[in-house]
Amino acid sequence: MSERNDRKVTRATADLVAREANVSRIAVSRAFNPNASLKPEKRDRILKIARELNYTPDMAARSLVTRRSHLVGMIVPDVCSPWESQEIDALTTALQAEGFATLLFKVKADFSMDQTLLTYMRGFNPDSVIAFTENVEPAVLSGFLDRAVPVYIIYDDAEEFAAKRSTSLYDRLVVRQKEGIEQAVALLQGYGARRVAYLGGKRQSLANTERERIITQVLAERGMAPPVVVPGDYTYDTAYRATLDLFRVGDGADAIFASNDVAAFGAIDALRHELSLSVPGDVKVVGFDDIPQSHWKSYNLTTVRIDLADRVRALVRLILRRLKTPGADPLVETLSTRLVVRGTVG
Amino acid sequence: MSERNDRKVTRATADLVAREANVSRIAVSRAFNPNASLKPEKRDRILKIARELNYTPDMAARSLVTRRSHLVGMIVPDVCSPWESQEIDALTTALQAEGFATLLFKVKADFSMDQTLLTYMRGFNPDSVIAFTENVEPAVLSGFLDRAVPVYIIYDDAEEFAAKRSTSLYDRLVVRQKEGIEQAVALLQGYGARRVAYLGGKRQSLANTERERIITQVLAERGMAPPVVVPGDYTYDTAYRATLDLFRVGDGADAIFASNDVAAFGAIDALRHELSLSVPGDVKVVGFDDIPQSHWKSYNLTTVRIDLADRVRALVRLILRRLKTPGADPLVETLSTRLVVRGTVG
DNA sequence: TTGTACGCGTTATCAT
DNA sequence: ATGATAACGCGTACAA
Repeated sequence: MSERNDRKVTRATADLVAREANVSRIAVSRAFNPNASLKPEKRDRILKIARELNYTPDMAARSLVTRRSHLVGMIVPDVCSPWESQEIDALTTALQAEGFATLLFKVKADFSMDQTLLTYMRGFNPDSVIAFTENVEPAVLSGFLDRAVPVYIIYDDAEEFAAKRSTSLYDRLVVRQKEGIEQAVALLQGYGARRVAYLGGKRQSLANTERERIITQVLAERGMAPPVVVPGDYTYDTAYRATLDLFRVGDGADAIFASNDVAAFGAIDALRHELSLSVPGDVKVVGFDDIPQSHWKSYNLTTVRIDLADRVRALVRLILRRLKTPGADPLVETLSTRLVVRGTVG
Repeated sequence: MSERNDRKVTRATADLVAREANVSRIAVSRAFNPNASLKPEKRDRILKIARELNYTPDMAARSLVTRRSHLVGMIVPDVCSPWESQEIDALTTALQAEGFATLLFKVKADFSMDQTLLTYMRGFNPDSVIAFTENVEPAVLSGFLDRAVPVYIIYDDAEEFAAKRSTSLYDRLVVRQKEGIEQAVALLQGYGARRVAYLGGKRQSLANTERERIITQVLAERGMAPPVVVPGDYTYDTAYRATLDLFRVGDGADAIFASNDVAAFGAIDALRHELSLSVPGDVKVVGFDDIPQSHWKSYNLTTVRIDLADRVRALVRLILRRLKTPGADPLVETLSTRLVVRGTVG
């Protein structure tokens, strides 16, 4: 009964390898744990036989006793948005190299992070969780995910924000957007822009509200009028229509600061292909993120760059550190931004 | 000792819930299994207390006994390519609705699907595996993944192909590319194209070789010259450079059939912004996939569409069926393609 | 409907 | 360096 079962393919277990190699089951376990002490020659023999039998330790069984699932949960609203897909790609690569697998969860696009999902997710016991959606209360998330390390990506004014959301107890990544925004506004001003519009992203997005706040602040500091704020949602289509509205119903603008690159593309296409305006001749456009598409010749977008590699490195650093020393004090990683000048301003 | 441990947060277990609700641990288990028989009122009380205690059944422990991990592995070379990120998004959404979580694994871009990854992956015991990389031998994959259901996406001439790769033992999805390609070639011919170039994708990609083969075949059937084949790799930058080569070093073409939409964008930008040729005036361009970017006004690409929703539905169907009836005969799902006419031909 | 006993595959503990 | 034993948290057969 326990010797043979009728499943088509019977998965090799440590016991099978042990029997085949004439060692104890424990020795097999140790062979797969580099730290365990085992006579090298014995380990080699075991690993060889394991390979022949196509044996791999079962992570589920292992996690049951080690309390480490080697799973990292990622919560995303849209896998197919260029920025996020890039980030998922880079994170998955980096984590895979460290022995962690990516567990992907999708939340509804309206950012309603329902408890259902978190409960569901918790069943998998991820060692860590990366939340891209910035509108989750730390308390909610950490309450649900015992073993997990919530990592929050917040923007500027980190300390003030942390205090407000009582998030200072958690590891977090701070993106200093102001630097890049200042450079962008300076460039726009230098080329004579007077009436700047801000093409917003999703209302609930923290990145968006912070971008709007900082742009307003920087414009004021430079003696310029406050931005005309046009609502959007980070998508091409919405940006396209919003730009048409701005110029047909509204009073237009001589510069558009978009909340991300994709929205900038929508604005550019509306200006050029429907409003017959020239970019940057009639209207200057600046984006945010610097996704690969931004250097495509049809757009050649001037944009505020967030360095993806740096960002991913910082995140992985936070995760690994928290995993190694669970009791350590919360750590803050900081990331700066800078303007990448291409052809849509000037 | 087993009553209290010193971990900061102690995960609620079925035992704890049972104690709190004054029921047996088994009752808790049953409360979470809809099929199990349990007095409704009792179940409700248990579920309520479970919610209060923030309890979720541990999937790892559960999978150990049920032999179902509720994990679906996805193997991708590039998360950030538009088509794949779309597909990952849709699949994750669909699978999540069915109670499965997506486990993401990245393979090297050169398609070298190394056994290391598969071994690593097998440790997680995914219930099913979707391989986007089309160059994995079924035998290799199935040998490594006992519990998994390899799903292969192959193109046209399914039976011939199946026989050649001895893949007929597995579930598979067949994409009939010929229909869309025929429509595209007819359109090109109708608008006077005579010299058609095929801008290739990754050499190892099965989709690519099949596309080239079918285009050649269709051109012949319509009495047109064979295509000028230009090597590429599905990326914008390579397509851009390849197009420059084609017109500066080579003899040019009056129509370019790109292996995917992104490559088509690269070709269009090279033609318009560097070679000062008009699209579609001087050169007509057709893509493949119909990603969201294809309707962006700057490109407005005529392209062969593969319906993503249909494709994902078919894949999920295959997976769920195989999970429910492991012994069932291999099933073939078929998908057709059609031309979406926009502004780059004619 | 409910409870008992056991096993899933692995590692930790404590021996030797 | 190695081996025996006891967990880890859960589902299932079986009995009640």
